[in-house]
Amino acid sequence: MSRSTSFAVAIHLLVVLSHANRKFVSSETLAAGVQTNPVVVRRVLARLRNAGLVDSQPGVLGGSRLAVKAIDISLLDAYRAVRTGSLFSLHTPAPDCPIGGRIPEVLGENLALAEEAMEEFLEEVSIEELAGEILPGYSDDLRH
Amino acid sequence: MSRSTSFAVAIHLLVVLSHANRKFVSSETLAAGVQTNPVVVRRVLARLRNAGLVDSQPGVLGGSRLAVKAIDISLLDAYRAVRTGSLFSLHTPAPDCPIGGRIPEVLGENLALAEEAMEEFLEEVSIEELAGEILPGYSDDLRH
DNA sequence: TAAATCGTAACCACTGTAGTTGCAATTAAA
DNA sequence: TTTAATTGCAACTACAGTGGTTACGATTTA
Repeated sequence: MSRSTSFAVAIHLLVVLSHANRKFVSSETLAAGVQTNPVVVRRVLARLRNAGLVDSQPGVLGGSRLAVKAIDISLLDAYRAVRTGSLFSLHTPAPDCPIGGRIPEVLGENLALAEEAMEEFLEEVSIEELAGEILPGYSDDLRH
Repeated sequence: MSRSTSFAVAIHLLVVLSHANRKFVSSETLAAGVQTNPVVVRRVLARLRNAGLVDSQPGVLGGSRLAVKAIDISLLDAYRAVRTGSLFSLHTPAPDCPIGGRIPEVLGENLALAEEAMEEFLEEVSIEELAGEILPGYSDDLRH
């Protein structure tokens, strides 16, 4: 349903950065792991930067790094940073239909609650935790 | 994110049908309320039919009706009937990268759990309940 | 000054969605 | 038996979102 992989890419980037010990990692290095184009990576990084999760620096030895400790970044933080709309899309029914007229309100409410249930789960998982599941103990220097 | 409105349309159709007392409602009538094309409605109805939630009949006086009581249809039933993939999409990272190699497994697991949390919410809301919120007491004959 | 990197705009290709038309099959009514 | 209303489904189009790519000015270090 969600055709976009930005969320998965965002998580991937954050996990990699969490292993880089605040050293700047270039978008090219990151793109190699994500297996995509550096510009695509920078687009996702831009979102994460706007959300205050990473910071970046241009120039030789430039790149991006975590702006917040991995244990303080939840999957929900990443989700909110990159999401473009709500999980479910409503249609626009006939407003003069007795049912259609109230569908957006009632259904919208219920779907928002469903989305909230999902977000509450995401909130409980941190990048640190995820990184631990992925690579226990790994902390190489990925810089250049 | 989810560009498709099929789920919302499906709910709308089920709520309308729940007010029709097992009488057949034509896709044209349904399309008027949903404010779309009858073929679009029939496409969603086809999914609901495959899931055993409605049945249809061609010919004059034909149409669709609930195959199951509204109280026995959950939003999750409708969701599963029309969904085309999982809620989140994964990317395909470099398998030789120590992190990328395990991202699909670990992240996939976590996102599946997040999706489950949402589904558990949907499971608790029935079409009957939703119809009650939308139009308490309404049960006109919508047939032709 | 040169090289590496970022941020961002611009463009292209692919894909999924909704809308639309068309038609054979089915069913009820005249 | 014929006519009309309806379904199911295939095929086509238009539109929008996504990812990939190129390009270029700005920034920073060596």
